[in-house]
Amino acid sequence: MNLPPLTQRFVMHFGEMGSRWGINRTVGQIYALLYVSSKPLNADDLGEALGFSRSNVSMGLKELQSWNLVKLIHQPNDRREYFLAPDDMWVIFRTLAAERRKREIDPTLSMLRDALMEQPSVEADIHAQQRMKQMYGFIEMITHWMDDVLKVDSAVLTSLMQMGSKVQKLLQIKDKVKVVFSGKNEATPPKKITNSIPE
Amino acid sequence: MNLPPLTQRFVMHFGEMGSRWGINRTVGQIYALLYVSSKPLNADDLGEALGFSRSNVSMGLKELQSWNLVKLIHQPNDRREYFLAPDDMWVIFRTLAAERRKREIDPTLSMLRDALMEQPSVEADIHAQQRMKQMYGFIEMITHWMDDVLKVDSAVLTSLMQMGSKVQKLLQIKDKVKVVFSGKNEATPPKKITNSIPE
DNA sequence: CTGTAATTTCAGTTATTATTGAAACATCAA
DNA sequence: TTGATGTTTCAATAATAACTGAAATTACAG
Repeated sequence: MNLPPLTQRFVMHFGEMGSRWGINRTVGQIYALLYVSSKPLNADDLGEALGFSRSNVSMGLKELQSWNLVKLIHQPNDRREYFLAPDDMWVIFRTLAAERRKREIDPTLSMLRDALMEQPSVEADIHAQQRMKQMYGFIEMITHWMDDVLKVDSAVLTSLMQMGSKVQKLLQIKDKVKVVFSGKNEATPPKKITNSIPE
Repeated sequence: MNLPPLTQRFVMHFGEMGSRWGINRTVGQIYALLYVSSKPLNADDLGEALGFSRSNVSMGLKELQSWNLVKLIHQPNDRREYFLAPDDMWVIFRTLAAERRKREIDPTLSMLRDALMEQPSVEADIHAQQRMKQMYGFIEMITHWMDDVLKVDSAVLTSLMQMGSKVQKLLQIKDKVKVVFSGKNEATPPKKITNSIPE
């Protein structure tokens, strides 16, 4: 591997970090390198820069593509495939969240749903089913909320995040507060907004 | 393994799911079983129920303890150690988030901070540093926000989540909205609340 | 078509991680 | 103390996952 110092540290870090995730070193390093690179890279670039075999890079890229984490592009007069990572972290985050949801949350919800349909046959399973019900409700709640958060676009994100802590305070005093409209041509009628703070 | 049907499905699922995480089958299954169990279990119970060797269970429990995911308790007149999973999913979620943050986010932030202090020596590193700066800012924002969300207690959670989607709408119309107090003995003075919606 | 460049697949190998049994260690009642 | 019970450690082994090079496949210019 022959990379400039800062890039190298970054790449190494994500290689190691990968294993704490389900992701392997190769994939972590490839993605890290694509992320910091100022130009699209092809499989040979990656293999050479990181010291991986061509086939290993190919598999890593395939994996990244299955996660929708890289974009494949072509250069004029060049048959090779070049890869690019999105430059907006919020986009990356969203993609990751969506994929993890599909691979981890959805199957779990589906398993839980099935289990909740069954009639428990023994005492232990009655309790277990109760716990599964709680888990199901929790995951549903979190994912729906996450869906909402992920809909937000990059620009709105910052204010939304900064609001985070304050939302709680806002909620705590909600019954002492009346929301009043002073604007003229608001898109959403007042009633709806008032309802958006649940009782 | 000799478990009632629903429990078994649940346990198996988390065993397999575990490997998509960084967690291994043993740990996943142990935790799943503790979660659905109506009473605390000791290492022998777990080993027998799941068909793992005693030492394997011991290691799994050690792992779970290092994640603060289980509580160790003692029964009267019994020297053995019993384990229990919290019954509140929100507590579990918070614990997981806190640990992952410590193990994954913090080291990454620290690596990025270091890299941002350096003077890039080549063109490529100048760009790379720029990207790292963006990543750093993003992670900081997300984690601070997450901190705030995680502070919320279980009871408030539901309303907060339901609000989720609406928060965005609320934000979009924030400059058309005036927050007015109708309560009498509010703990927080009006000014503060108005400030809680950032410009 | 044909030949070449690019990419993917895959069987074999290497490296890593999980699991076990035996032994060491710890705890505590008598 | 001692011995019985419970827990952890650790070296050896088993199981998984990562990685490679060679061969197969694909894409496309001429």
